[in-house]
Amino acid sequence: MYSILTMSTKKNVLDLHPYLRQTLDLIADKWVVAVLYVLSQNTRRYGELQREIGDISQRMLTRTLRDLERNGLVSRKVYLVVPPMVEYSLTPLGKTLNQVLKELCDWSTENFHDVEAARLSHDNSEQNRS
Amino acid sequence: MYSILTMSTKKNVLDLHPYLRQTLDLIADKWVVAVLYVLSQNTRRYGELQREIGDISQRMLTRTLRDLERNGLVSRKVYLVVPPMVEYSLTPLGKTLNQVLKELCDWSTENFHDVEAARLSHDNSEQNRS
DNA sequence: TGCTATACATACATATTTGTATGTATAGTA
DNA sequence: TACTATACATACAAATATGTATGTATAGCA
Repeated sequence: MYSILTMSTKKNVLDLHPYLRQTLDLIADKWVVAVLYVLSQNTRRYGELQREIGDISQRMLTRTLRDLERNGLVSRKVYLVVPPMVEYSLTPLGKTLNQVLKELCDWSTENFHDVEAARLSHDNSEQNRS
Repeated sequence: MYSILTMSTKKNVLDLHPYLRQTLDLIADKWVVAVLYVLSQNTRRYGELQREIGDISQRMLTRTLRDLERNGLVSRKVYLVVPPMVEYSLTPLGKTLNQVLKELCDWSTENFHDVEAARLSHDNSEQNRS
């Protein structure tokens, strides 16, 4: 990623690592990480996910799961019973992504207090009052 | 992150690692990564950033830089000359975050073709046609 | 017969993010 | 005098993401 030279002719920096942008789009939305997190522990049913995540609307849970499935990160297993039963679990690919998320989580644990401190001092300085 | 037990009483999974959510909010927007990436190479002036990123609007560049500054990831140095000159660079904190982004980038380089393959097979299967 | 449980779909409303167009300031230069 | 370069600010419009409310299907049970 960070070995780069001049770039006079190209249009967009992210052309250089096109997948990073798409990967960020993958994980950046409001619910993906929560779902991946819960599934990292175990297979879950739809209703279990909803209860454990807590404040996710059912529309968003469905959309998030569909996206994750389409992207090969989560697999869906339907049991033909009544009432319906569907189990979700991480794919091997999903598990590798979870590893990376763990690194991000570690960074945030170690460094986020610095971010908060920066915010405080910024918001308290004279120049940045509104 | 991923060592967890039962969670019958809490509301939201992400309460368990509150900073992850906020860190994701930090980096998840459309332009932050591009800016961090360009600055990882060197200090840049406002106009240089704009040219190198390419398709960012000036409003978004300004907002992104202000956010990054507020969060302590980027520092801003103003030279009192006419026409104005302002230099942006990464803070030490910003550099550590860039490390993590690099891991994400590595993941995407290694694995994103799997994601694309999953998408193709998903979109081509009978069940998922619209 | 009517009600329950489960896993959704869908129309519509609202909120948040991003983009576009235009304006501001000032020293130097033609 | 008018025009340039640079780094913004701001009002407004458009696009995208998210939430809410309601509907669907079916076996079993009271």
